[in-house]
Amino acid sequence: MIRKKPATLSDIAATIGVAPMTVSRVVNGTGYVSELTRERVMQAVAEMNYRPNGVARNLKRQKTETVGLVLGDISNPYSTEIANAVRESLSARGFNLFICISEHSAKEDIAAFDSLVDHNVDGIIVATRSNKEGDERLAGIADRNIPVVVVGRDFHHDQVDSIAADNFAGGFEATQHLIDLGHKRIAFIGASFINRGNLKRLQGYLAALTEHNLAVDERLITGRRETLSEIPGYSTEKIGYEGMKRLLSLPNRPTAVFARNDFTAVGAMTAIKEAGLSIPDDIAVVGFDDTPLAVHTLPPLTTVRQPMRLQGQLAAELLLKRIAEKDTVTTENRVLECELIVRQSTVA
Amino acid sequence: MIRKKPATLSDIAATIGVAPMTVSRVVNGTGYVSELTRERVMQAVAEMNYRPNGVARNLKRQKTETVGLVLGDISNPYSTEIANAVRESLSARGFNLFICISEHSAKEDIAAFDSLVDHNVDGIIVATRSNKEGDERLAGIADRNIPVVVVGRDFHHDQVDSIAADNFAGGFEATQHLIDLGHKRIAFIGASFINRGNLKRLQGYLAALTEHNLAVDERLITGRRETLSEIPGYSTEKIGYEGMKRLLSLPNRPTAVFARNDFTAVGAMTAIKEAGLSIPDDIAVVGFDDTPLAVHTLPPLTTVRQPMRLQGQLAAELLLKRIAEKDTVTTENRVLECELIVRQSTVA
DNA sequence: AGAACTAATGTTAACGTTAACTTAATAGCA
DNA sequence: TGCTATTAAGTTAACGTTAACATTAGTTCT
Repeated sequence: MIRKKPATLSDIAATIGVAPMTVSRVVNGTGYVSELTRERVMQAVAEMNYRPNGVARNLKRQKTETVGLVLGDISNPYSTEIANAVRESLSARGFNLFICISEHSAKEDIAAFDSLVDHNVDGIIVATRSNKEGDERLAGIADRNIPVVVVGRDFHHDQVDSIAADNFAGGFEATQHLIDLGHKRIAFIGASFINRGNLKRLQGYLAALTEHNLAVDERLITGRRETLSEIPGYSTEKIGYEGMKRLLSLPNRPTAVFARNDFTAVGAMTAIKEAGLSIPDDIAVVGFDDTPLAVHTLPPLTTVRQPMRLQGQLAAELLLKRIAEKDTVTTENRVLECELIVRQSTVA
Repeated sequence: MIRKKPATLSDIAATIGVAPMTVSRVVNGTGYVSELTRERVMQAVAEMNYRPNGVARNLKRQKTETVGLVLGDISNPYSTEIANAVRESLSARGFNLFICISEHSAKEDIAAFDSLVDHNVDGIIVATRSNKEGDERLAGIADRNIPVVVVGRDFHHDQVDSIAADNFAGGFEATQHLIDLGHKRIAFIGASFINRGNLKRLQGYLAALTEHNLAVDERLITGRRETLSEIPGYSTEKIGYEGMKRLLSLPNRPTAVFARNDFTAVGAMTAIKEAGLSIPDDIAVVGFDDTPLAVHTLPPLTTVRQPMRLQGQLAAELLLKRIAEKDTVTTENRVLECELIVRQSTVA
């Protein structure tokens, strides 16, 4: 079977003997068209299986009603929830969403940015972990006045709004909770050795220890050599498991652990239970994110809830605002509060 | 700050006094351009922060080097793995990937299809659960000779390739494994009451029971009223938990359960452990998918591995083939084998 | 009756790029 | 010297759509 080209406006116009513009008017429901003509056009459109060529339309209209979302690890509920919230907010306003994945590298970040820009999306939401080259390209895009909003990551540019959870405060609160329960040897699981400063949850943990005059014991901080952005979400369960194993083999093991996210926490819990120890009596566990599975672990997991959907909603709103008001002057940097959810993994 | 329009080819051409075509040649590295001119163009491009307008380019070239992927539930590792595999295969061939989510309805399926078609993607991979209106639209798209490949779902069209795991055989094998272990009362968790015929895993379960002359007990088949496509992946953990609770409260409870996926299985395991029962001694559990977490559950989960990455790779390959050979005659329908992975949740 | 609308359509040009063609100058070679 | 290649540009038209303007006929108002 030979592939025939899709019908165009002109094809429709030619077959029923009107000007392309008339067909355009019918298709878009604009301007004056007589009832008779409208019907004839509609019929031809149906018969010839016509669909407007969006590329041509976009070129002419200079907008696409489409927004791009660049995600790092899509295995993580964090990304998922943000994506869903963004999509909901956008589709309520008639915008489409294209998601690009950039799982591994600055190169892929750049490829994702470029392909979105090349398709003339009206704006871009970025929720990847930051890296130097990627950020440079992103700055270039923002410089060209393409609306950009970043979520859950560092990025400073006078044309770019940012939204993030207060990971520092969340980490602080989680650790403080463990300290309040009387714990003195509190471990951290899931540190990044490459870019530790970027991991606000770890910083919050360190700050809480310091504030309460507890010594920081480096042996109690576990993680991996790789940048964390290289590790898919559910695999961090493995990191939690391995990290906990290492902690359990210490001569003086911790009495509590704060895991960088719920997956890591679940992995740690598995290791603790395997060792025949009890949660929270022998070791208390705190996670982060309050993913849906946190309620279903055994025991249910104490965790820090970050407003994931809200971040997505806000990102979409700010971006749409930026798209609508082409000369926005103000730049918003929102930091959203986290909330400690106490369950039985810390308090029996 | 006023938003200035991005520079165009003509802008560059005008500032250095050459024809737009010359600039195009430099940008694309085609045709003859003198070294001097090339350098002057390159410099202007850099200074004016120029990027080619992909929409215009696509319109002219009549191709976008972009493929669309429509996913249902992106919370599910199944979707995630497929997306990653597709992206890898595509980017190796210089194609970009745009992902659309259609989480809830035929309406969203259609919106996703349309927005991809409107952006003139070169082809579409569909991995959503099928539904009537969505399938009709998809057929219309295939009729217009836009390359389409479907993954893990039913869809028959003489221009559409399909790839799926052999869910029936997988469900059969999982159930058979339990029967071989001597179980007689085997439950199924996660049935769909709306479209039961579509759930091949359940059909495989039923067939295995029948083949071994075991009566099908409807009380042992649990699920929810909603269509399963309405439920995000990690939430199926809750379904597993609730379903198992119900099964445990039966006067004559099952000695084994086959869960429709690993998340559901994990939820069921939680309920079993909460009830103070042992896995596999009191109740054996089998999952499906072999998600990364299956190794980390307590005890590790027996499950049916389906080749997720392979499905994504094949989908990408078949689509690229269809894109390259515009008049492909053959249609491929591949069914990939599943593999039972036996762990300690069925055999101590 | 002429001005001032409304309704229905057509015409032109442009969005930014590039394929296909043309022009012109230089180089190579029998 | 004349003839063919090669190099380095420029010109034209088109991809499919639509904004802006133009035209025509009929309607309404004063």
